Amino acid sequence: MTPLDLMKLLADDTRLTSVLMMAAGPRCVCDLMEILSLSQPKVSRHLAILREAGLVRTERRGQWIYYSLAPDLPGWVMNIIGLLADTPAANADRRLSASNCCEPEN
Amino acid sequence: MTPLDLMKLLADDTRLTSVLMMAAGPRCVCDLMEILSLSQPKVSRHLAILREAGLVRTERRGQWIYYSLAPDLPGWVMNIIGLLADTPAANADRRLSASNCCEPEN
DNA sequence: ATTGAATATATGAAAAACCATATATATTAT
DNA sequence: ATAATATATATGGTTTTTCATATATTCAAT
Repeated sequence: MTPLDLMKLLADDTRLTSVLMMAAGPRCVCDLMEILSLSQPKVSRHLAILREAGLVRTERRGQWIYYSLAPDLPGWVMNIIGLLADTPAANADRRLSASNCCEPEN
Repeated sequence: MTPLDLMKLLADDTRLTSVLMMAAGPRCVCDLMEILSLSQPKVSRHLAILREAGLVRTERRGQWIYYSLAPDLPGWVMNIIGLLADTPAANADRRLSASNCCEPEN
């Protein structure tokens, strides 16, 4: 993963917001759909891009598929995600502090 | 400047590499053209995007126009640029350690 | 000082490439 | 069968690139 790759992945609101939400824990597609008010195929498509790039990983639990940040990301990637999540704009974004609907059993 | 804005600005090789070069000091357009092996209008276009977004500023010195990072950028922006510049991929990029052609007087 | 040529940079407009979205359909689990 | 998610295709829209041209500055000659 190069800096350019990461920038491209995060240069879209759906992907960026999803990643920042995942920084606080796993999310299922239905979480993201509802909180971001987006259609299911739209969310799914962007998650697929993140997954194919290795930035997130999926885990199936029953009928739900949970997305979370990949566990083996380089330090600088995690640091950048952390900085972005700490931004004034990110803190003001209601979507990022919403609770999930699918209640992941942590 | 929101996180999304910054990601979009840096999601292009010409812009990202130019910004990382500027992190080491001011550069003129001719520096960037030569080191990146890009056409003049292409470089100029991308620099204009960075300038209009307030990420970089220009300063004329004789016939050259020097571009550098804006002096009043938010901390998180500078931190992200710093992290990106410290990346293995960035360190391996020859272009980022090239010397300038326009010999800016320090 | 003024003219003219050369260099550095910017910009308008058209063409090409790319990305995001919607709709429809498929897959997987219960 | 139903709910959750994925994928395929087509389409529309934005972004990037290129070309041609314009503006500003320097330098040399007059």
